[in-house]
Amino acid sequence: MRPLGRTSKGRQHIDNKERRQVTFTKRRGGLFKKASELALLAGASIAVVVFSETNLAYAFGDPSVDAVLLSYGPVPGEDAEPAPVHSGGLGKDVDLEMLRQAVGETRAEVAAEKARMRGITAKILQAKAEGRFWWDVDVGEVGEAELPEFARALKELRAKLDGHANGRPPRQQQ
Amino acid sequence: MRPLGRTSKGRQHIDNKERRQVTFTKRRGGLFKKASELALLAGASIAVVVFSETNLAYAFGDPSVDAVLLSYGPVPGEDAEPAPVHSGGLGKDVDLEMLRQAVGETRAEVAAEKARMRGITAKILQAKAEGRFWWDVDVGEVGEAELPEFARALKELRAKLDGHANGRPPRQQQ
DNA sequence: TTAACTATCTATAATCA
DNA sequence: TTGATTATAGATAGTTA
Repeated sequence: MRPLGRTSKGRQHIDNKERRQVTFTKRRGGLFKKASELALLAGASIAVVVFSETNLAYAFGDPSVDAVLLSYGPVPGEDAEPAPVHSGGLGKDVDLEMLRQAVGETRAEVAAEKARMRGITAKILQAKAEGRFWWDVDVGEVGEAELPEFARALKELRAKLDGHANGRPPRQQQ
Repeated sequence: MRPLGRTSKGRQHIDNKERRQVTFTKRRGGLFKKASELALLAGASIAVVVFSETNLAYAFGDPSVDAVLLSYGPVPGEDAEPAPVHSGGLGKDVDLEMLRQAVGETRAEVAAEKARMRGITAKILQAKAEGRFWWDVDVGEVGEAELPEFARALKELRAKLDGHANGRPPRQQQ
């Protein structure tokens, strides 16, 4: 695979067209296989939709793409009916209302957060330069000063939800 | 690890509830990572929607779930018919018109919700603070796996890097 | 093109802390 | 519980046919 023992710079966009196409085909198959295994092993429903660079669409679904996406449906918390969950699902209305409210309460702080995002973007650029994925940027790197205050509020929100949750045991949502 | 040297019978549904949950969490992360890599390496657009057994929804999208599901048409600037879908695995061929209609019906609701989604950046950082990946943020919690400002900045960043790397114009995102 | 091959790299199931 | 660890199974990039 890598005959030369050169240190990897991390996976990046493949700039060779043919190799990119081959990689796309291989990894698309691998992704679909992973999806099918997840459905089989854990009883999950999955929809995967992939567009190649040339905008050819490929899809995988278990039990079907349509079934999953229709369940995914509209945004929770809107006026519209909550997305119907699969059979036996407990109502999510109360939770979603709480969430919607909490998000609304923090809206005023968003502007400040966006300014902070510029600094974070720089950190991500650094991660990219080092061959890491941008999500590998950890919080410590970002810095406490850049952590929004309402992240704390959301933490409290999570705590609320854990104690609420439709009679479900806490922590079910991890 | 397989302490017993038994030959695998092929992967099957996990009977034990706890281990099934653990497997779900692990493999969901793995699946999303694979999807991320496919997008990065091959320039693909990807939407993944997963429902756990308990019907909790998780989603991954690059550039975003919405962007992929709502924009399965051609790249902006190029006029063409909706892309044909080649189905993989268990999924049957996707009825694109049906899918378009179903998604389109929720488009207005999604747009309205996006205004609230500004705060999702905070949730992402919160997830990081808790040692989770941003995609571990439950869809029900965030309202939608939409990544507004943050993702947009990142995509622009990636486009810049891609353009610098191989000299081609960056692909239009979302 | 598409299909093997296979040396590496990656994901992860079981286990332990 | 979660989090690590780690041995093994699985995925795949470069290559050859």
